[in-house]
Amino acid sequence: MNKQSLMRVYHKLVTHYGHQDWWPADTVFEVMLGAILTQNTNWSNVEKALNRLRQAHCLSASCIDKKPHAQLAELIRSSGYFNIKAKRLKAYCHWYLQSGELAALKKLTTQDLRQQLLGIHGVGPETADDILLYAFHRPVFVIDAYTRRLFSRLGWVSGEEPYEVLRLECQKRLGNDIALFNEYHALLVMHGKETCRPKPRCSQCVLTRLCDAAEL
DNA sequence: ACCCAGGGTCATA
DNA sequence: TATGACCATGGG
Repeated sequence: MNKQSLMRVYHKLVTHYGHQDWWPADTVFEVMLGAILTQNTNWSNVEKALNRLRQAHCLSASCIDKKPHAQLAELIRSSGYFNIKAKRLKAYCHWYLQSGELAALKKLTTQDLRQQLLGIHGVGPETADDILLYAFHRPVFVIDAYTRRLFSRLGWVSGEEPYEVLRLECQKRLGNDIALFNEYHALLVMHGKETCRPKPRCSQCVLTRLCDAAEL
């Protein structure tokens, strides 16, 4: 993995999929909820859950914090793991409120904010980085299953590296380019969604076509 | 009917 | 520290 290859793949993806301009949400707070709801779950299922929260006028931290567990779980049912995610949303909102919400959180350094996020029950490295990048616009490169899969299929990494190793390797090579990180992760998700199931490397998939074209 | 999805936590060894 | 079990809906 080097900067040239990273950028070459990036340009191939942009050319193919166009600019993504993530995260798909109306507000910063919805980005945060979506980051938790989408854990190991299809985005379309998350949208349904967000819409139900909207209908219930419960897209605020205070409402989620107060809402009884069973009711909250029912509202987010479609996102899967609804009991666990109801607890996670509550934990997040509780932290969010007692931290002073956006105004106070914005003042924290990226490192401090990251540590705080990781301290919330149910927020792991990827969820934290989604929130950091797409809600707080901080320069962190998000690593997800698609990223591991693509980069390992390209022969850049084994795919077994710890999260932090991959994240820092990417950041070291790409600098602190927030707009690039935003686009790159979004494109990797678009690409991963469309093609390339975990087991086989399908011959028709976009990756193969891109790689062949890019001589990777 | 099977496979998987924009993960994370917890219990074991 | 390193695996494995578990969580659960909805689309392909």
